[in-house]
Order: sequence, then C-alpha cells, then structure tokens
Amino acid sequence: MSTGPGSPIRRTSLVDEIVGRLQREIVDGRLAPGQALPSERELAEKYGVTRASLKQALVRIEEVGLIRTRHGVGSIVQDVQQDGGADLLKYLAPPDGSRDFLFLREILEARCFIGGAIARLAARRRTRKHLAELEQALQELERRRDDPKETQRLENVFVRALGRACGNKVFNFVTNSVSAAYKLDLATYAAPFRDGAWVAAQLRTIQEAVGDGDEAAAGAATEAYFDECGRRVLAQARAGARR
Amino acid sequence: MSTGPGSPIRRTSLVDEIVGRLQREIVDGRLAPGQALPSERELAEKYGVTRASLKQALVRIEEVGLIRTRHGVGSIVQDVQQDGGADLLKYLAPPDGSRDFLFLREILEARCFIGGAIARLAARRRTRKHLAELEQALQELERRRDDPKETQRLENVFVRALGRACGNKVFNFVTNSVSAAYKLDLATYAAPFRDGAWVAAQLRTIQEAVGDGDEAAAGAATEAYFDECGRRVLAQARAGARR
DNA sequence: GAGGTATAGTGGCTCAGCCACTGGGTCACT
DNA sequence: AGTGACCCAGTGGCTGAGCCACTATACCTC
Repeated sequence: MSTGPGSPIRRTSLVDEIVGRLQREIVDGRLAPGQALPSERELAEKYGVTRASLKQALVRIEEVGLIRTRHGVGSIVQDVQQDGGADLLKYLAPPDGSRDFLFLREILEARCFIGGAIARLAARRRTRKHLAELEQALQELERRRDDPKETQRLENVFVRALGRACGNKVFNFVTNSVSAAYKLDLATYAAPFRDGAWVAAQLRTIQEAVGDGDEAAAGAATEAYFDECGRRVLAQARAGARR
Repeated sequence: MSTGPGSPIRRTSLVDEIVGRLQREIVDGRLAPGQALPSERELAEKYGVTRASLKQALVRIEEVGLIRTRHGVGSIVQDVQQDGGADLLKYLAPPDGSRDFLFLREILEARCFIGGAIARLAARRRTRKHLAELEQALQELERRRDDPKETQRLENVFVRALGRACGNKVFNFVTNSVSAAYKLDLATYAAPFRDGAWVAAQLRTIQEAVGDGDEAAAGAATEAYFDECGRRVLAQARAGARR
C-alpha cells in the first residue's frame, strides 16, 4: 500500500465506518442470509450513534442489495450469491495486502471475456468515426511507448474508445463495475505497461481486426491481450505480497 | 403494465419518491455532470421533507454513483457514462410502457454475450458435479416442456447452474445487474418459454457442448440461444406496446 | 374454527439544533 | 508581489427526543 505524499490522510465518516463493519459481518457470513438484523434502535446503541446515522448506513447497504428493509418488520440479510449486483464486487474484494488472489483472478478473467465481447461488437459495427478514434489513440501510444505512464494513459484511452465503438452502453457500465473491484497498488496495476512496445503491438492487432470487421479475430486478439495483462498483474501482485 | 390481483398496491416511501425525482433529473440531463446540486437545506425545503429524509435519498443516489457528496462543499453530479457502475442500469431503464426499445436491445445483447462467455468457461472447467446439475435440470425441463410456467422456471434453474459451472462468481453478479435492468411485463419476459420444445432443444445443445469441453461450440450455442430469446422478447415487447 | 381487536415491536419521518469542514476573502507581515 | 494567519459564510455531518405508520401475533369474541 503506497503512502506517498500524494495520498490524502484517511478520514472516514461515521457512516462509512458502520457500513464497513456491517458489510464485513454479512460478507464473512457472521450474519447469514435470511437472518434478521437487530433493530435499528439496538444497532444504533451498539455502535454509539443516532438512528439517523445508522439509518444512512442501512440505506447504503440496502442499495447494493446486501439487506432488504421492510417497514414494521426489520432488515433481513439477502442471499448475495443469488441476488447481488455487480456493484457488490467492490465490497467483496479482499482487503489490501491480502494474499487471496482467487478473487483477483476471477475479476481479471471476467474483464478478459467482457473485453473480447466488446471487441467483437466493435468489429461488427465499425464506423469511420470510431475507427479514427482508435487509430489516433494508437498512433500516439506508438509514439510514446517508452513512457510507461503515458502508455498506461493511452491504453486507457484506446480501451475506452473501443467501448464506445461497440455501440452498446451496457458494456461500459459493466466494465466500470468490474474495474472498480480491483483496488490495487498502482505499481501492480501498471505492471503490463512497462513494456510499451508489446502493448502497442497488441493493440495494433486489435485495431486491425476491428478495422477489417473480423469479429472472431478482434475478439481473440482482445482476449489474448487482456489475458496476458492479467497474468502480468497477477505476477506483480504475488511479488508485491511476498515483500 | 399488469395490475393483476397479485401486484401489490403502489406504496412508495418518501425517500423512494425523492430518489426517483432526482435520479430522473440527472439521467435526463437537466442536472449536468459537474454541476452542483442545491444545498441539502434547499432541496429539503423544495421537496417539503426533513434534511434527514432528503439525506437518505442523497446517500442512495451517491451509492450508485450518480453524485458525489463532499463535506463542506456539496453534492456534485458525476459523469454517468464515464464512471457509472452496472447497478445504474436499473435506473437508466426507460419507464414502463415506453416505446424506447433501444435500451432493451442493448441489455439483451449484453446478456447474450455474457451468457456466451459463461458457457465457454463452463466448458473449460466442466466438473462431474456441475454437469450432473445441468443434466438434471435439463431432463426435468424436457419432461415438463409443455408447461410454459415450468419451462421458464427450469430454464432459470439451468442457466443458474451454468453460472455456477463456469467457476467464476463475477459473472454471477454481472448477470444479476444486467437482468435487473429489464423490468418487463411478465408476458413479455415469458415469450420465449411458450415454445418449450425449442427451449429444451437449445439447452440440450448447450449442455452437450459443455459436456464435450468444446468451448467454442458451447459459446456459440449459448449466444445463439440468448440471441433468439432476445428477438422473441423484443417482438413481444413491440406487440405489447402497440396495444 | 373464523374473524375481529388490542398490543408490542419495528421502521418511517419530523423538528430543532450544534459541530466540522471548505473555500474565499481580508489583512498584516515579509 | 508574495506569503501566511485569520475570519466567516455556507455546506454537509451528526445528534437527541419524539411521534406516526406498519406488521405480526396473541388473545378474545362469536
């Protein structure tokens, strides 16, 4: 975990703290699905806060689908695996510095397949405008591929352009949720971008397949790229944890 | 919109109402990204509620990522397209009875591709246990394929089993978010299940490909199935809107 | 038994108010 | 000019006490 001069000091609000605790109780299974939470009055007393503050925490937890609150009855823990939405992913991520890489692996795998789907659609729908966007980002990346920071930024530009090119906003939102789930060290996340030439070559392959309208090739190239990116991130994460 | 005896009378809470109004203002663009909301005191007065109630609404809206609230500053509308998560989808869905089918088409398309990814992974990881689950659901569906209600239920069982078989929880959550986005008439949603024999045949193809460990075939069969399902749902939705 | 009717416990919502944070301004000092 | 200390108006954070609305249940009446 980086603690450079740029990182702001931690200042958690009361509500955030309560949300965190309750969320952990539920995710870790100490509060099982179907079970009722203690009453708001009880919980408020237990945490030493007002009902108003506690209520805000419950409202947030309900919004992501961890509990369901009913007037006159109480709050019941929901079955996360059954009904949880993608925004839950950020709550399920293991804490920083954890050695649990299973979750990270799943996230990266999902990212890989979703990326493939986006590329296939982009190849199907390719328009002059979107191809130009991709080409522009790519050319700039090829120029600046020796600067890892810029490589990372421009790769992001390229991937976002690909998302627009696929002509389906839904994938945009899905990608955001999945991406939000890996809260990684910057160095870990940046691992693939140290090799700018490789990134540029991969994206070039993708861009050409999309330009040719070759769905299968575009999908395969994108999956291969994200797959290898995932490998490198995972390797870096493991290396970081060993320190 | 069905208003049968089963549908409970509408009883919206104050907070729900506020969330709905603010959410529409933002999604429809009357409150632009980067713009600040009026202060909580102002908004509370405007809606004729207490700050506590208004605050609950703001907390929920912030949780899904539509706004960002900062102490001493205020609430700023976020750029949904840029940063929004998948749980936003349920807020973006056009109101019931709308003739805007573009969004529905995108949702169904995403569902189709995600289903394909799940099937490919299921074929890659096939285990005896999961194959047995699929087979059981399928056999029961084949027995009861003349009952649309049962066909629908068992298709859901099969698809969920496929989700477990893919060995990646992330897709589970993504699927839930995407599915939550289409709030359709029951009749519309049930359209594909009127043809139980067709459904059974499709799922049988999928099951066999998964059992063979043939990733490409499993993915293709599943995409084809969801694609056709989407077509039928869309056709039904259009027919329903013309009434 | 069937159908009312109290009642205890729950969440929904209000009211009034103080505290903490932010950003922008003023002003004295360098 | 630039810098830092300070003030202050406006904003969200949080409190405490309280009443109302809803739900389930146990009991009572017929």
